[in-house]
Amino acid sequence: MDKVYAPQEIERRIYERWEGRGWFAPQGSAAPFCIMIPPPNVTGTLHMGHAFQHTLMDALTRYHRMRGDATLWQPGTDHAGIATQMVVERQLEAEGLRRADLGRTSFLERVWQWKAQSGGTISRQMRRLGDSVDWSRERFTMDEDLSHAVTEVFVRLYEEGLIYRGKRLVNWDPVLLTALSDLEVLSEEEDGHLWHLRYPLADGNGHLVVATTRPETMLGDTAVAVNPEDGRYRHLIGRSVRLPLAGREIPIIADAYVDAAFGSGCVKITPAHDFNDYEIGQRHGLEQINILTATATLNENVPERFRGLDRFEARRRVVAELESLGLMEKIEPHRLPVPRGDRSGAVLEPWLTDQWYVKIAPLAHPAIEAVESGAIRFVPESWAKTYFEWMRNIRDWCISRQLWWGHRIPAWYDGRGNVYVGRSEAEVRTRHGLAASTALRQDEDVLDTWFSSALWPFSTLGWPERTGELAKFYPTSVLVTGFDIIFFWVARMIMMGLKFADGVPFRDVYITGLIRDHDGQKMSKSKGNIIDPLDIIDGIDLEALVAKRTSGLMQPHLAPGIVKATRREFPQGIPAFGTDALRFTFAALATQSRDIRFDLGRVGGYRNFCNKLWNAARFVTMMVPEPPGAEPAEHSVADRWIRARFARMLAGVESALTDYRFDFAATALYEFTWYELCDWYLELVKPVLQDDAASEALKRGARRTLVETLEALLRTLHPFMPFITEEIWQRVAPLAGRAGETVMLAPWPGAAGFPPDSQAESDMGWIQSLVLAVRQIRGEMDISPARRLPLLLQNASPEDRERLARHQTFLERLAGLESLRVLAAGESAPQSAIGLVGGLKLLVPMAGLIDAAAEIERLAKRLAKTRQELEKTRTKLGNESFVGRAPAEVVAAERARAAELEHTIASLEAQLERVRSLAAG
RNA sequence: AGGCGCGUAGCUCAGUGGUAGAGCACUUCCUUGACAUGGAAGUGGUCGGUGGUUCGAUCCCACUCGCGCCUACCA
Repeated sequence: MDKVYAPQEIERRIYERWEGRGWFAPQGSAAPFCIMIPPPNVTGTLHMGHAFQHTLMDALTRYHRMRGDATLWQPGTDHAGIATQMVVERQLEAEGLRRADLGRTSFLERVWQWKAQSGGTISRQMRRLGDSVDWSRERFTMDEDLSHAVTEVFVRLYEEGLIYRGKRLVNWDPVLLTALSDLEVLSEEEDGHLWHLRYPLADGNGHLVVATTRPETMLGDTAVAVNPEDGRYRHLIGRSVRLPLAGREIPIIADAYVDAAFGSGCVKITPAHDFNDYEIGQRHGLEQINILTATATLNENVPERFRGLDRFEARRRVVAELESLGLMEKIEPHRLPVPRGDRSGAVLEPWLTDQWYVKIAPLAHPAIEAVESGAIRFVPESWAKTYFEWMRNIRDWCISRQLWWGHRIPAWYDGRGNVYVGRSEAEVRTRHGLAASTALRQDEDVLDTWFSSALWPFSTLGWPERTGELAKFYPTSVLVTGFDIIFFWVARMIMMGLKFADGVPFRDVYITGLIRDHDGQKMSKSKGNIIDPLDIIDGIDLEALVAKRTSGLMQPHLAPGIVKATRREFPQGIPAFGTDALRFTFAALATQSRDIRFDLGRVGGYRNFCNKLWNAARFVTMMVPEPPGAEPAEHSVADRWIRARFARMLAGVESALTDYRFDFAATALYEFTWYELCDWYLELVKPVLQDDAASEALKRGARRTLVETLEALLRTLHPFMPFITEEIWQRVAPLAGRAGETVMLAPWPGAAGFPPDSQAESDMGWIQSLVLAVRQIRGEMDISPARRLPLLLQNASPEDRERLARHQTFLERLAGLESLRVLAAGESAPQSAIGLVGGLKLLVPMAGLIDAAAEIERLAKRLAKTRQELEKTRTKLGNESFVGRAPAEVVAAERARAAELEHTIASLEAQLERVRSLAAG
């Protein structure tokens, strides 16, 4: 084996073998375990958040596969209606074409072409991450069978009256020319103005003042509202004002919605262009006057001179005219939330159009109950609150989009305005007895992408067919995703699953934190702080990284800042860390926190961990070049100890995984591997294997323990670090007598061979204490590790003597001793540095080694520390309430502690005195 | 406005009603036959603040300060 672990060489080769052998597909008839991948957007690439979630999903998948479950991790992508259409339209634009020039059919061909060409990016990334998904079952939301499921669900919901078509206000994107759902609206505060307009009373007796942030909409006003309790205006209710510019007479109405304390207390009502006004309009039977076209220019319902103007130009003209008429009371600066489309960034308009909606309340109720009853469990559970909060205030879902790319709405219209919904035009004709001569036209619109995503857990398994996969894997075991799509996706899957697949789509919802950059900022293209997970795996130089971050920016003016920040944060670019180091980092970072700052330093630490493991294996294969053989073996205390420690670690990893505490699992593995196996056990086998006097049986015991423990450790690490464990396992498994072609299909380790052994653990604890005490003296006295030390033991108990007899070799080797001897009772000790292990005193003679002054300083420091601790303990024991009320065992422990501290202090004091007197003499 | 979360070592974060932990960084020593992507020893924290419950609070409760996120119709 090479001296340094080199991930680049092995990862691709290993993955190709796994995939080529078909090992990712579910096997056997055992208990099913299934995870549905949250389908990434087919236009996109995997970002750090994906890599994070994929690591956790893969760890769970590999863990369950090794436990023998029939394990399916289902991959796929969604068609991302708007995003994909935008990408292809931009491509056309470069050719000087628009989508209308091609027509619907050719345009869709172009989209499929584009998908064939660039849709592979994500799957390439997934392969590099080691994702053990069943590629043979990869799905795309626009696949024929998934589309079939979409149609089926639409038709059934329609037939039940849970889908309806209606003309109402929607969030309209005047750039993309489509409706959006509430969730696709991003509202942020921006600077604007509050214009106070004077509306003259129709009878000529003065005016009212209304305040508005969007003065151009006044052309569509159909009322002015006041609060019914507002004494200032009560006498005006029922009268009317003359709407300036438009010249219409509109009523003054009373509605409790109006806040008398805000502005003038009068509100202009524009039912066709404001969601609140729409509702007020409904309540009062007001006319709805739509003044905008689809592109947000003014239409024929406004006075001639305003027609055709863009909305913002219209605003300037309206304001100017009102000012010149003396109808502008005042203009104030004002911050207000401005709704923008999440894709286009355009300011959205509430606009009256015909759209399709899902009536959501009847679906929401059972979905709420599923979480309340525990049929679905959120982890961490506090996310259930967020879910409830949204579900209880949910509104009908606008599912139609004015796009070409997506699932076309299965509705047909005849010439008389009748609408027919069905699985196909043929079905519609048959069911409604429509003659072939009756012309039918299919609805032009497509469905929201999330509509098909909501069906993902069962559409990918073949629904509506009652397939074997559906029966076996539904409901799935766990959904792993980020909190940002609880509403978009999680809630909708629950609703649809309960409605159509006879039950919840998953048992657990594990909500991961959000990966942020080193400064806690959300990673985004526009901020220029994204990192491609593959660049951590393969490394990237600074210039390439800068180029990557600044190319294709929506706002090119941000580039200089991005360049600067990137050069500051990654002056050397990013080194190659390999997949396993990145994955282990993600696991270690997977705490219950909802924000996770990504720290490259951590990846470096775990890259080192990979190297540590690699070198441990290198050592093992050097020590055990061939199988140790089945002849009788004897196990040393170290052998028994490491086996017992392995069992504890294994149990810790298992319970951590049950609780989705990947951070605990990672810590348990890390600490066992580094601090127990490498720091202690590998050192402990050296004196055995390198000692000619040691028995063959003892050596065989050590060799077996080495290979068996390492082999089992590799299996335990495999879900987190699949590549390095496979590479090493191929060499080590035969030595440990374990057959099998791959670690990924090897059984998860069990207790056999790793029995608990508290005797070995306490003996090892004693050995470690002695070694540490000597090392402490060595370290604090700056004695070279190369220098062998003589060690004398004083005040040894019978147990100490007994242990010493059994473990002397270990002590000599690990503490770097030249000699080790127990002082006889009454035998005087030479001038020494002292270490204490319980009552046992460790003496390192100072002659020629240790400066008395240094030892005095060391002892004094230790004494001060111990006295401080004793002081605290005494205070506690001096408190009558503590002694009287605390549990007896707590008090007893405190007393024992005090006694031990006192003893330590006495020893230290005596020693200090001795060294001092000698130094003086 | 409502909801949720966070504040622990220089940095990034675990954690527990009973002696505060890790990684990185830092200091000193060491190239000893697995590993310098290493080994050994060490420095470093009034656990945001105040009050309460308790024998005992970093942990539970109340208030408070600071920060963040999500929902929402104040024109």
